Amino acid sequence: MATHEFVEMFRERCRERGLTFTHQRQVIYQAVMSAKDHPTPEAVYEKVRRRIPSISLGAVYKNINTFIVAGLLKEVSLHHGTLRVDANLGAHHHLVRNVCGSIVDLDEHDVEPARVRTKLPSGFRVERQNVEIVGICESCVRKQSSQ
Amino acid sequence: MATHEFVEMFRERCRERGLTFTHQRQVIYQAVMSAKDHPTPEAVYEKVRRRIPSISLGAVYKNINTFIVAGLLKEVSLHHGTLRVDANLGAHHHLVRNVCGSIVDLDEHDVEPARVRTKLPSGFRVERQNVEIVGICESCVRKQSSQ
DNA sequence: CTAGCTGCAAAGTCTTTGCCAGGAA
DNA sequence: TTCCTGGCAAAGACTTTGCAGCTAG
Repeated sequence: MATHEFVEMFRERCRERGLTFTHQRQVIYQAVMSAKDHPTPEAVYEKVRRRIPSISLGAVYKNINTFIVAGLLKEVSLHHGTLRVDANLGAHHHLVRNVCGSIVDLDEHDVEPARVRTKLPSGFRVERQNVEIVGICESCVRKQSSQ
Repeated sequence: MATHEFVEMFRERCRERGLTFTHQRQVIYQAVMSAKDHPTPEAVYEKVRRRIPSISLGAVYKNINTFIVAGLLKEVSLHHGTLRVDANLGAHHHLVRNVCGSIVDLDEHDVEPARVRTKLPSGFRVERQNVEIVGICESCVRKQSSQ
């Protein structure tokens, strides 16, 4: 995509969601979009700094959060804020409640594993797979609808 | 399991791994084992404090880390330390490299989703599923074997 | 007795917040 | 002009570290 096209597309997405278009936002968004991996805010900051040396890390955080709230970006992990400890050493999967944050186990035998139909990067050795079934529990549904 | 049995089992696990058995460790381990969800260090601390009021949060952190290194406990998320941003809004899955931490996308169509064969908690509404294929990449294998 | 652990407090990350000057609409 | 944003610095949350006294083996 040409730079001009990208800028216009971003301008349109900002308009749709009522966000002010700024140069900083455009560069931050492009930095995330062009990353193959899923960068940390620090990595985004380093990338943006090459084009806007005066950018602050705080602005990167603020805008990443703004974009997440606006639905322009997502977080990879639902529970990155704090360590979660697991005493279940066997293979198992997780049922994650995306509102209250509670995580409970699903036994390995209750989940038929996902199958990958594509070729993985050469030399990649699969050790295991984690499946997260993400949703909302009954009591959170009630709380939301009673608001 | 009776308390006495549990203590002996834990004492044995400590012996196997060369860890000193202490009352604090035993209570911390039991607090995690008995939790249905996957508690945060803070939650473990609160639980342990009911039995050992003098326990410090630092001791809880130190021991959780000791247990993880010893293989007695695991972390739920491989990337909880910092936010990871995802610009791919469509359904997709992740290939996670557990040594270097890099995360790349797997297209939704390249993964046949997992299927849950058990009954989920009543009223739980599934929104999506995340599949993480976890392993080690070629360059990390080389680095490890050259050490 | 010795090594290793505990509690305490200080320090270190990662992230958010408050403020004011400056830019977008 | 009016509102919102950006940069800066301080504060806040989560976690680790250093140390002196105490406990397990």
